Amino acid sequence: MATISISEARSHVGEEVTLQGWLYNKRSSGKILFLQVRDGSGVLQAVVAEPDNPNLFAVANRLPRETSLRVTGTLREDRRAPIGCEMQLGSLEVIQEPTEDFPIELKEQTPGFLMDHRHLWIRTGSQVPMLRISDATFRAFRTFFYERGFVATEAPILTGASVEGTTTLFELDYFGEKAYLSQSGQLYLEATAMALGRVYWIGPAFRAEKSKTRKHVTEFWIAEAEMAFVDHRANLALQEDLVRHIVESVIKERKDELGQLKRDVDQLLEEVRGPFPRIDYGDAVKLLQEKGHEVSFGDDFGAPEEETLGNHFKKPVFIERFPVGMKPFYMKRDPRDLSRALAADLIAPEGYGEIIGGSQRVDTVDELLRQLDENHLPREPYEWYIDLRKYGSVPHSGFGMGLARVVTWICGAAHIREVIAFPRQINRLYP
RNA sequence: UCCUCGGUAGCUCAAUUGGCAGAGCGCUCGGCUGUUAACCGAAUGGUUGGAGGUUCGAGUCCUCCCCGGGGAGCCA
Repeated sequence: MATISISEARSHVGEEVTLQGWLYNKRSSGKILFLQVRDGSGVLQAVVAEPDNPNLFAVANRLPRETSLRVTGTLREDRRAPIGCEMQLGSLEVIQEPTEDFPIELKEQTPGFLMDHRHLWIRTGSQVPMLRISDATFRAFRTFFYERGFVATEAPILTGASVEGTTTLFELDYFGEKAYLSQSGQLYLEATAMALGRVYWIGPAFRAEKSKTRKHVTEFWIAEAEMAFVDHRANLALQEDLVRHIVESVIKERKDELGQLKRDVDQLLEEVRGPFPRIDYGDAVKLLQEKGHEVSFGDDFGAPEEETLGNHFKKPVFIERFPVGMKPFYMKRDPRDLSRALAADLIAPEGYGEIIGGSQRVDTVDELLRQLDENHLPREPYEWYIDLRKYGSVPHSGFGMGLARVVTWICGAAHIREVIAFPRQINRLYP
């Protein structure tokens, strides 16, 4: 007899199978008992009636939620079941019966309580589909680059210098020296791109910003790519292809999970259909002013501005060519207007905020030294980075994508903390 | 760091002008042969975040502190 996962149940209708999982919930009506069994791949209902098997009924009837168990029975089609089939329970083996009541209820609970029990919360409700969609998103990113001949590479997490001097970093002691947790692998990817041509990686990034919003965590996984011989416009084209690829493949692979989340998949598909608008920073400022926002040229856009832009275009939108003062030292200036950087942010629709930041990089020593000076950054920790411009420098571009932000958007989740298994927030380091 | 709203049963929330601390859910028990966060009935469950103050009397008013939610700035 086959041991299968619940996601495979549909194709085993009519067979006797064994499932291993946990008791998610239990309902009864008189002499019929319904066990909701979950195994991580889905939830399936096992049914037992008392007259058919009084002993089995009695055992099953007193099991508490989250009992780990093995159930064996015959699968049969049933239109009333959410997944189209259910199990006629034949036998049941308890692996462990919980020693205490499971604290997560299948009712509304407050975020604070749920976050305190994050290790248990992830077993319930929409958390499982969201984590599975997160998996699909990570994989779609890697597949996209693998299929295009990019080389997966690495960047260190422990660093001696910051990527952007302005952002707050987590500082730690490194054998008596100051070290920082990486906030981006970009500078190192620029080096590996000069070795390997076109590279990508997914790794953790840390920001010691005291942000407390639905879009922010202090630790998140960043997906970055860096390409030699690629300019600003080609960079944007690749980002657009990437985002479309991710959304389309996640929808294809995780249709059931998106359905469980009641995500409007048609809207999501429509959002990535056709070219993404590319709007000059200056035009974006004008558009926002017309829509009543109090922004002036040189201001960064906040969450309300990003939401307005997303609602206006109903698609991911590139804001490009920012004033150089707003952007970090490594971005190349637009040769046609040296006050602007060859950079773009990609703003997700529906108010999910910035999902990509990218640019063409400075590729000459003089330019790099000047921009380090203008940003009041010391040259010494960047000597190796400056070296990259000394030995056969080429035009190159890259970008970084916040994977959890993309997952939040795809899921239609209310908060980024829901799509990360153990999110690190300003006031949460446990569990 | 700032703004804002909160903290009452295991959970989610009520509590009139300052006047007996309550309900739903969960757990337990009972009922129901198709339940979908089942439903119906019963029982259980309290240091009202902490310290101090005002008052005959404080969950409620005052002061300070702690914790949480939402947002801003900054960013992906």
